[in-house]
Amino acid sequence: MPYTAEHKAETRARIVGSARKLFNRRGFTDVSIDEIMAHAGLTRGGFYNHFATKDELYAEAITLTLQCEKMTADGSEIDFSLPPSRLSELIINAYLSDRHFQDVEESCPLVALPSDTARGGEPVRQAYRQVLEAMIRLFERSQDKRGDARQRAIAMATLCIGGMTLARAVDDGELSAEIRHIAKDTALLMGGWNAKSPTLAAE
Amino acid sequence: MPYTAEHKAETRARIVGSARKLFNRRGFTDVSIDEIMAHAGLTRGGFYNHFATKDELYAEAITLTLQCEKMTADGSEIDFSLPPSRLSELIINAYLSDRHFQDVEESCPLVALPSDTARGGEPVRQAYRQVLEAMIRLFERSQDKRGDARQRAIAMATLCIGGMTLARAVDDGELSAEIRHIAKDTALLMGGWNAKSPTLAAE
DNA sequence: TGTACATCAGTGAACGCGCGTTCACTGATGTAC
DNA sequence: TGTACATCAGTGAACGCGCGTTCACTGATGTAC
Repeated sequence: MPYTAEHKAETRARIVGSARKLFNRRGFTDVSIDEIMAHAGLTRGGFYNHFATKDELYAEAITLTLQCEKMTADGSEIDFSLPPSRLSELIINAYLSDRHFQDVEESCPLVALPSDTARGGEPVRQAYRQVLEAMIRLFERSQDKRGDARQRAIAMATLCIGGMTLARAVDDGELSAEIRHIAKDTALLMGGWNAKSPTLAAE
Repeated sequence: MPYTAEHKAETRARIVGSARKLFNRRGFTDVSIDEIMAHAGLTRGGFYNHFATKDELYAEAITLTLQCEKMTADGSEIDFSLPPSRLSELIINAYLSDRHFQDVEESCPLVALPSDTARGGEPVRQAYRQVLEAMIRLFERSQDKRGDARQRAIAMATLCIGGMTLARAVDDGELSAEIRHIAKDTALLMGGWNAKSPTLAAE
């Protein structure tokens, strides 16, 4: 057998990685197969040795991120062996950080591709759900000693993803920072951590 | 002068209205000018009597919605002369309703086009910000007698838009409904109204 | 009131271009002997 | 260990197609007389 199975798997992974970055920046339909392959250091035709159609790539590009999200707000790696509560607090801070806001290519696809996904086929939306559920479960684990943990976890995820999505869509840097700041404080407060602006709580 | 100025303005408005519906459903780049014009009962070439380029249309399609959002959860018209608190409560319920979830064409563009907007030019993002700011101001007015009203208004808007965005992206109807339900209760609770699940509040 | 005219909203064929996909090929590689 | 071979990952020209935009035109309309 010429070329090892690993060789092919590596090339495939390189294509998906390139696609992920380009999709994050410009969405599914605006990125051509030519561009993806060139970014991966390959040419047009080889794409079809790995995927039957362009659509097949969408779901994989989203799922890939599950293995990639490991950066904190200051750029260091997140330690996933931390206790759930400390871990969730860290992730909320990282998610709504300047770093995540600016680094579109390495962005969480839940933020970069929500409306694209809503218009996509079943596999893409399934992949989106799986990534979202992983996030919710992680937050849920941090809440196990308190009242309805899942409800709070979902609200926290909505604030993280929704806050960053709005921050990215808006043309005003100040408003953008304000939204992220408030989403972060609200999510932290809701999870039982201390936020900078405790006046937020409903009175 | 052949044709009245009103005639031209009406045609233009019809084009923007068609564009808005099609954009809501399929995003900016997937919708062709041919389709927009055909939907408005016109032909290709006439487009350039009204707009210099396709991009010019994006911002207008988003801004148009400011005049269109007037439906409650049960399909009746919202009465904008209601006191701010009652009005905001009504809008939160309408925003996260089944009706708004299903009616993609008439959807709020803040939900239908966030990632498309983030990738768009300055005019689109400005229009997006203006619609968002109108929503925030409306919520803010409902909070005027209580602590930091603007912070709560932004958190409420984030829950409304973020919740609906996630609900639309996910392939599981149950999870989708759960997210909308929780986003709604959290936003209502945060604004000081009664929600169905008061256990949500941070303890 | 009736008519001739100038205007310009709307038409539809045509343009150049880049897309997703196909296909005949090439040449680097692991294996059999 | 050395070589001949079969495999198949990767190449790049070519395809049909639909896009955004242009342009010469047409014909419905408001106005001047």
